[in-house]
Amino acid sequence: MSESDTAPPSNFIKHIIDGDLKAQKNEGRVHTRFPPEPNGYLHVGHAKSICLNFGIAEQYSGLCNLRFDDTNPEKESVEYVKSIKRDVEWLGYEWAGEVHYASDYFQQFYDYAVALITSGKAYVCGLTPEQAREYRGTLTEPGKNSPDRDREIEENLVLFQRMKQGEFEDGQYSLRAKVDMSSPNINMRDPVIYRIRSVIHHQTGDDWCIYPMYDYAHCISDAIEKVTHSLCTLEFEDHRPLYDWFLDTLEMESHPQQIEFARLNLNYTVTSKRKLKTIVDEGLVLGWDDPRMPTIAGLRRRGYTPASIRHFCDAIGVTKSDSVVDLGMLEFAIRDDLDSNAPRAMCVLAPLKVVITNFPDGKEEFLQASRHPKNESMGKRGIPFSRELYIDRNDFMESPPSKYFRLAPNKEVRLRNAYVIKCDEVIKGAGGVVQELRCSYDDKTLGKKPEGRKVKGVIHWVSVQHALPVEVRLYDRLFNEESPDKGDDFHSSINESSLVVVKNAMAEPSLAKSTKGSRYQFEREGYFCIDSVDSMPNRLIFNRTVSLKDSWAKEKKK
RNA sequence: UGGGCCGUAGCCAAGCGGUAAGGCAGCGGGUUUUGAUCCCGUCAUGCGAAGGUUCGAAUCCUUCCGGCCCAGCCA
Repeated sequence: MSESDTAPPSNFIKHIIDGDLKAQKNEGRVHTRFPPEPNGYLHVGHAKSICLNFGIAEQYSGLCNLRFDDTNPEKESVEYVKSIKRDVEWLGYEWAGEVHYASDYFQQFYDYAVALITSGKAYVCGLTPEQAREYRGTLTEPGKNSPDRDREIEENLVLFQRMKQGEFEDGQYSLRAKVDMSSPNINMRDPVIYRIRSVIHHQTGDDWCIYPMYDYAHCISDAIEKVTHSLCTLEFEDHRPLYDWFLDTLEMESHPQQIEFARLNLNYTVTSKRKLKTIVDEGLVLGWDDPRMPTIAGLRRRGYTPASIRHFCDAIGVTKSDSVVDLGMLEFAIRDDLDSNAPRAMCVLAPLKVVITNFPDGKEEFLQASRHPKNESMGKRGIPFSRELYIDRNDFMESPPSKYFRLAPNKEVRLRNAYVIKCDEVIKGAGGVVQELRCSYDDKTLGKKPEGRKVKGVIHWVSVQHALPVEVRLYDRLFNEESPDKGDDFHSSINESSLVVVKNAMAEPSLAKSTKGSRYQFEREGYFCIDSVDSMPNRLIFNRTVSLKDSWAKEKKK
């Protein structure tokens, strides 16, 4: 497992941390946290955040907590908690100590809220949500004070306790921080910090019927956990003054520094939990782990490796500019990994029968081929050769263009790991469809160049009688448009051929031993992995992770 | 039109007053029993624009232009 990892690149957050360390802030500690809300599956965007937070902890010999930001029980569930833990582990990271939950601190949040009320910095407000919106003002106009803003401290205390005891309806009252209704920053206009919700929480059951809001709970959780750098995405930039206000007002010992970075956008991809959920709910894909999904679970099932995702995250960098990364970058990361680590094999996706007329019927030869062209330590595999073979229909053309160097009438081609053959005859069936090719082989070309001529083309093949029928699922991008995320309706940009199932592909027999987790390069086709869900030992199913780069396809387009 | 951010090549991204790193993609070439990989070369007289300061500006100042985010009792 010696990955030739070069040092991960620096970024503006590391510059800040370097400065903090130099100034001896936080006793030289670096402590981050990854704080997902368990309300959906993690996706590539989260991978960026995970790699950033855990990566920084690693690089500075610090710690990174996994903390579930579970303050909104209505949308959360343990199913998500489980999947998130698994995904973080799969990516190769280890969180500090036990898993944390914001809900672990519900009592402390409550006590701090009482302290806020006692110091006159919070009040119970009886405005309905609609009224509260009106009182909030607009982007250009200041808000108005709530009629309850100057309620007596004692009364606030009693009301807040009654809220906790479940004496009121959902939404009847809220607890609000007393900040500034005329602030140009809307987040500072007396934000709600507690709401009444008589619902069961996946961690705390029916212990509570009031739940804290993100802005209030998040900063306190960070402070309780002695986090030093609280990294979040750009949309929270406007919330930073509030983050600081709570910690300052509560005179918390620890005051983590919030730093915002740009979330990941990928073209041809949707990365919004809501839209991903729609895709799953509408059956556009087969589930959260469908290999076309940009979820960690989807990428895993598609055949992406944890290392490739980590390298991708290193490659895209961390900045504050709102950018769109090319999907090609992700594909490069997995090709790069698998090129050096995936053993090679041959698999014919669209079989076309070839009869080697000068090869004796019933004879078999067992040829040897390297599992990897540059890594002999991966060993060799045996490949049977016989009179009847399959090649791919795409590797034969009756009237080829000039630069086509595969098989054509009276032309020669190299069978990968085997002999050079020449196409002598084309046999067609009804409708003029090519049904079979009659070829002759040159028995002096095994491991040798043919004499007196050059054969440029090399194609893959498999022996008919030895072939292993397998199912191959060819996955492609889910969307045809670069920005399916723009606008509300992504349906029109769905790629109808994002999955093409090949029921009877013919694989070389050595593949029969493949097990879950096996990854291969099917030579001249792409990288494939055994499907972790549907593949059976007697009925292997391969998922195409990514195709090989194909400069012939480009040439054809010209 | 209030507030907060962001503009460096097709995309991502270094750069922090001394004369534009790197990666992806592209293009050209070499090696090759994978049209893959690998290797070599090429790709911003230019840093959103215009002014200014300076011997010297992507870096400092001014103005303008463009983009993103914020009016949930979501996170």
